[in-house]
Amino acid sequence: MAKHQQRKEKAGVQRKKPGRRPGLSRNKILAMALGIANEQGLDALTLRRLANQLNVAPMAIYRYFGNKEELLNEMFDYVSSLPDLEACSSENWHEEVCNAYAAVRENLVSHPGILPLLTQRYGVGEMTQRSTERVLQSLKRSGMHDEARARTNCALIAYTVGFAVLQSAVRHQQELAGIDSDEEWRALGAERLASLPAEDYPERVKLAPYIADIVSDKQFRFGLDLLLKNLD
Amino acid sequence: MAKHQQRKEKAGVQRKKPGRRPGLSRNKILAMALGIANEQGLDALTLRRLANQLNVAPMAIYRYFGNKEELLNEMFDYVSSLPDLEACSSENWHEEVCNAYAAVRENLVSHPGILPLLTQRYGVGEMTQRSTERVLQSLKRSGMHDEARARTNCALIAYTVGFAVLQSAVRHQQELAGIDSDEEWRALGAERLASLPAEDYPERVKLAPYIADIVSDKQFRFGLDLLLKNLD
DNA sequence: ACCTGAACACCGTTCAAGT
DNA sequence: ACCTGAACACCGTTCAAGT
Repeated sequence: MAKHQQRKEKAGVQRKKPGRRPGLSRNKILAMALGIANEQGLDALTLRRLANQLNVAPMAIYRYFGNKEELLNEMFDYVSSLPDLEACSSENWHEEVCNAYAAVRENLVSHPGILPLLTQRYGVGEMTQRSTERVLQSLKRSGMHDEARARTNCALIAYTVGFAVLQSAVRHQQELAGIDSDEEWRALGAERLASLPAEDYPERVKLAPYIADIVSDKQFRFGLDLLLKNLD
Repeated sequence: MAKHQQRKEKAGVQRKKPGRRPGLSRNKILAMALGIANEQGLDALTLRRLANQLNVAPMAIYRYFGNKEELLNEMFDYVSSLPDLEACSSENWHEEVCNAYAAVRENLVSHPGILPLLTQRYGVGEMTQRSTERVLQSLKRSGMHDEARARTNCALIAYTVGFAVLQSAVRHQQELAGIDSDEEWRALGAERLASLPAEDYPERVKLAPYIADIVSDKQFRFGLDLLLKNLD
């Protein structure tokens, strides 16, 4: 015994069978995969790199996931299940719906790695199953008729997904440019817009500061309010 | 001469210098790359496969694009420049804006291959430069004040992008399921929703047919109208 | 100027072993 | 049951040649 005693232990919790090496698990693999995808992008998520980070041979992963596709599906479903819409309650239904989609958006942008998966996977998982049910019930309090309620919610989903995609893209460009501060980035964008030829782009020049604010919290809320305004 | 005479000629147009082999060109590569990405998905777009389809060695492509990233950027910019917003004019500004975003959406969903690129690239290209200017001018006719006009347009962009992403995902799932007809797919979705446990998902069960209509033209227009309704 | 071919370090995945 | 190692067909890209 005491073979690999030097290996640093991450707090001596959770060993199922004493005396045995911790080994792998679906959760450990999933967590590491999400970490790589979110920090270095989905393209950087490689079974070989993943295995390397887990101190394991590449093939070990196949004991837990049939193939990479299955791992990606699991990642997508897991992230989709994260937003806690119970915590979004409010006496005001309008506020409750806004809170819910704010939570969904925050969840998406804080997991940029899985965003590309959105173009191929449609969430029967959780985000549009349990959550949608909850939001539809919030919307019921608005007194809207059935079809309008359902369609308004679908529009909210599209808007939120699109906003997250744009936000993720902007952030990526911002990182490429090496700019840390969001305000600085916004100011640069506004400047660039304002210095366009005014005869070709009069509107973009005039509205530069607002257009440059495209992925702020304020802008997100503005869109949500538009989609819900006709019910007030 | 007459070396490869058997090679089928695609109508004898466009040879620049007679007697010389057509050779490659940025446009030829771009067109083939877009074809592969849209028909088989972005993951299937491989420099080696692309070169193979062009009857050329993989390295030939590097004479025209510095690397794959540059090719992808070019593809993105090209597709972004496609929608013809001039053709969307209408005496009614509301109709004009709807036409414009309908064109943008149609363009996106008919180029599903470049959708994943949206999560990393932010269109300074054309879609949100020349087009945005035009739409902002249409919105000016609504009499809205500056900030509201700019923010409404940003919301329209997010909505349209998100809708295209959802539509592409749904189509992908539909293809996986091997179902050709959109109506059949919608009916299946509605059935699946309606057969959920009514005590857990009362709203989803009741609103099943509308929820299943999430990526139709009608639903898209519904969302556009919501975003523009407060101006009527 | 335009294209090729061999080579390198990577990738997902199969198969046959190890303990 | 759980993990490894070698091998295969692929990938993007570099470098040195060919015409």
